[in-house]
Amino acid sequence: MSGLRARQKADRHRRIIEAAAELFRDAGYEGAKIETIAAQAEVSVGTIYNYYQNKGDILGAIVSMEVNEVLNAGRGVVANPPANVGDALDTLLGIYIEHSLHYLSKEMWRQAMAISTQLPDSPFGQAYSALDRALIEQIRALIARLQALGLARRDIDGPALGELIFNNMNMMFIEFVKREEARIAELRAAIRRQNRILVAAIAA
Amino acid sequence: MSGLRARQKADRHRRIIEAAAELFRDAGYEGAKIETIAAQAEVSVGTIYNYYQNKGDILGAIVSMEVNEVLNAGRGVVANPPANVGDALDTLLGIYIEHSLHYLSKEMWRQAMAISTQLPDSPFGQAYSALDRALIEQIRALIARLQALGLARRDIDGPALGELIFNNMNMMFIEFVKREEARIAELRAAIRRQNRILVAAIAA
DNA sequence: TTCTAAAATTGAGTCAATTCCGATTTTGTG
DNA sequence: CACAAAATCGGAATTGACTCAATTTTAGAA
Repeated sequence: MSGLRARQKADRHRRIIEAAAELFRDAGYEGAKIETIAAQAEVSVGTIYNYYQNKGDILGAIVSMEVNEVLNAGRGVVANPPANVGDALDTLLGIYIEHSLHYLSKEMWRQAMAISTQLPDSPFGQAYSALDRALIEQIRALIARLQALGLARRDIDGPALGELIFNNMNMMFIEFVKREEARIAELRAAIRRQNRILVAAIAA
Repeated sequence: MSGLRARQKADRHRRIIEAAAELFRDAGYEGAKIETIAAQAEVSVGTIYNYYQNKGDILGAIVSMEVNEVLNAGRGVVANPPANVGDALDTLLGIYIEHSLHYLSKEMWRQAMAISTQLPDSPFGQAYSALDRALIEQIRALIARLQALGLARRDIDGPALGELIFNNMNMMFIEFVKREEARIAELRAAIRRQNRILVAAIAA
């Protein structure tokens, strides 16, 4: 049960995702009709629904790939962080933010975020929550690393701090994707300014 | 132009909101069909769309009322804050959180948040952003007040801190409404724990 | 009171996601 | 090669939000 059939399955998954990603970008999420995605992926509408529960899950698959890339990129920073708390945070969060619009338009992010809060129990909703948790864990890992290196105070509540930093960044990012004219540089500057308060409190 | 016609208009608005609020609660947002809302409000479907651009805006009107009440309740705390930073924050944020489920179910919050990120330029999207900003301003006002009273350090970046605190609370609240089984007491405890880091850094 | 233009209401029709399902094709296996 | 299981196909049916041309109601002037 894992020869040709599995390969074709993977292939159809890929074709659907690629077609959808292109159409979401060009026509927007709402503008991309399932029928069009099916045609471009050379499968039938029914097949798409055989692979994904609903339109949102297709977007979800695309978003997941993106976030996983970001998580990967972040590993390097955690392993080898810059030698002070402020730069370390800025570098890690910078990676998250700079990568964010590589494959996904702001509109796609808006839709993805909306769906994940609208249907937290759908496959995508759960996956999205898991990704958020993974990002929080990575920030926490960075903090732990900085503490271990003697760059951050040891008596700070690391887990709480990690979540706090993530939550703030995430909310700033949400506002960022809501305003089409917002610029990445300004987003990063605003977050840096906020984190400065924390950095002052925790730098060893 | 402000006699019968205006009265009827206000009356229809009220009837639509009341019908929608009841149905949203009973049947959920998706479960409440526009047709049913129209029937219960004794107007036609077309009329509803004459009053609100889309289904989300109806929910938006209900949410706005709720948040405005919360803002009002918060004014008292800002005017007369508890005598230390930690309690002051806990009291204000506590008001926000405790009020939050008075009229709105978690599901309604999820939908409202989803819509506000999905359609940031719709009437409701804009209104929701304005409400968020108002909440941020209120937290900032509290911080300024604490600084004026000599309870918080004056050299802290108040505006950035206010936004940071709001963003963290808001994201925690989003996660809270995403999990039906999450309890308010736990939410407040988690936020208190996070804010403790900040409190330690800014208390005079 | 009567008449007219503007404002509002109406509800049948449109559109797209999603579901259904029988017919057909493809794949794994003895 | 043949058969059973698994998947695909495609198109019809359903559903519910939203639109729009026709109709009704209201304000205010004569």
